[in-house]
Amino acid sequence: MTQKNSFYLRVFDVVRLIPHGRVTSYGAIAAYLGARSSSRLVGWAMNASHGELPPVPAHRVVNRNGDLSGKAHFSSPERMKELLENEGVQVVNDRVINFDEVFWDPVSLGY
DNA sequence: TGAATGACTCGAT
DNA sequence: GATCGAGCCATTC
Repeated sequence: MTQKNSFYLRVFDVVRLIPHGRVTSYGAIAAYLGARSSSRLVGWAMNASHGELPPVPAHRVVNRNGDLSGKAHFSSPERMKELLENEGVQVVNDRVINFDEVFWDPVSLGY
């Protein structure tokens, strides 16, 4: 099964770098890894992040539209929204309304 | 080995 | 402005 030694670890690392109360997009992570075209792999990696330690804040990862696309994959769809709101991220209709303000781009920040 | 999948993104209509 | 289709890449069956 997963050889947890590849892309996944890299994705997990970046996601764990997301500051508290911030969110990022799959494309941003993929771009940071130098694989902007592999945005789908980021989502795939998230699928494998379940049960990872330390826990991967996948709830801080949303799609380009700021939509909680992965909420369905959480223990409960509401869990993702709860976690985000708990961190100060305003989520309405499963969407980050202030996405521009809480968006965290590792590439732009020079990570 | 080949084919299928996926929590995405971009471009075109 | 919204909707549809194609591309892309790593992992899995």
